[in-house]
Amino acid sequence: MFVSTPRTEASILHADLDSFYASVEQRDDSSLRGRPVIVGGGVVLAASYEAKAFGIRTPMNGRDALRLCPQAVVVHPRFSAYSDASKAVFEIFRDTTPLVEGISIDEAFLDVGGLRRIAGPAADIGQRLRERVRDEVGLPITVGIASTKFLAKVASAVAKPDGLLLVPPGGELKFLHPLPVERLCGVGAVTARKLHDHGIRTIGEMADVGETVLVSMLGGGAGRHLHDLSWARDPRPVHVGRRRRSIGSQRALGRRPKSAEDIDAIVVGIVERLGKRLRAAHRVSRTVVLRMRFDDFTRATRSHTLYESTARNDAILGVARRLVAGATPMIGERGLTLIGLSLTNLENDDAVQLALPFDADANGALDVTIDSLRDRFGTAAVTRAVLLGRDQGMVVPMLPD
DNA sequence: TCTGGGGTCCTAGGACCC
DNA sequence: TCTGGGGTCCTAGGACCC
Repeated sequence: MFVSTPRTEASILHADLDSFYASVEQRDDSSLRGRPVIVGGGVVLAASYEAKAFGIRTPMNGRDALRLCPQAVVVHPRFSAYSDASKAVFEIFRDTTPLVEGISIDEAFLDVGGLRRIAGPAADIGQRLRERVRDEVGLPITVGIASTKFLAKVASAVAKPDGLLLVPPGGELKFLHPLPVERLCGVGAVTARKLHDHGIRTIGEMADVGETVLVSMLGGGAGRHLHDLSWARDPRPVHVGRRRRSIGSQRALGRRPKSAEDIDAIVVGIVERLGKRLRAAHRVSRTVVLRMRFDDFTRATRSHTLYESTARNDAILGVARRLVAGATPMIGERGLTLIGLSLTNLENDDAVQLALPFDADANGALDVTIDSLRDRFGTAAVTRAVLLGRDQGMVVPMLPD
């Protein structure tokens, strides 16, 4: 018999690898263990806990980091090693429960509700998970456990490093309200400053001011969301099988002025990289976004949406070049320091739908035929065509499936 | 001391449709 | 000729996350 889990049970785990990149480096090079390690070069991508003790944080400038801790060891990132370690850890996650929602390369939510009979209480499951990641992959990981996703995430942040913390059902507000507002997911520098300006520093104070005041300060969406979180209300379930919604790549250019040829060469390189990733993922994109950052750190985007989804480099490059050309006056005025492309409106490449405009002549004959579609896309590619009458809204199948 | 490279989600206005 | 509510899509910007 299936018994649904009561919502009051603490059955959501947030598992978060500690200083992930730096921990992989310390795992693979014993001479780095116990020492302050910085992964990155110009910018700190990750810092070991020994380095964090000196105040080093991501994404701090590398020179500043070394000023704080001159004896730190700087290691170049090895992204393939991190990707392999992540896959091994996620296998342990999925061996623990099928309900795994990956958040990033180093963290995930796990729903272990319903596993109590076969696997014991959530705290035991979390402890065994930590031991397995330590023994089988060689990495420290922190687990937060609570009745909701965001509380589990707050719990893991509080328990770091290499810890486990369970927020007992009924004890949510006692745990949450003394914490600073910055602990809430969704409160960054801008929102924190607005809250501070109103004398709000703890989550409890945020809860007390009420939804109306938060909405007036932060806008409808953010205000209501954060008010709910401050009262430990978070109905979002653990979501398995989320798909990526965009693929992007960008390059920082430094402050030296770039010629139009330099910029074009960089755009060509980015398009090649993105096209490869898109095709490897069997996705096609319909919208190309040009991202720019300028000397004064302002940003701008320009985008264009195609009629047909594509994974072809030449189609993407054509759009990208037009977007760059349109932005050239802005680039000239403000000095470009970063350029990137993002591909969104992604679809599977095996289920592309095309909308083609067509006309009928005086006799009612269409200027598009099945043969013309098959000539254009290949016989195997065209599996179904429908005729959409613009006014009638009628749908007439022209080809059987 | 000017700050990487990936992402997510939300808001808001305008065009356009019924 | 002007008016209305409701919807979708596109574009641009912004906040935030790891």
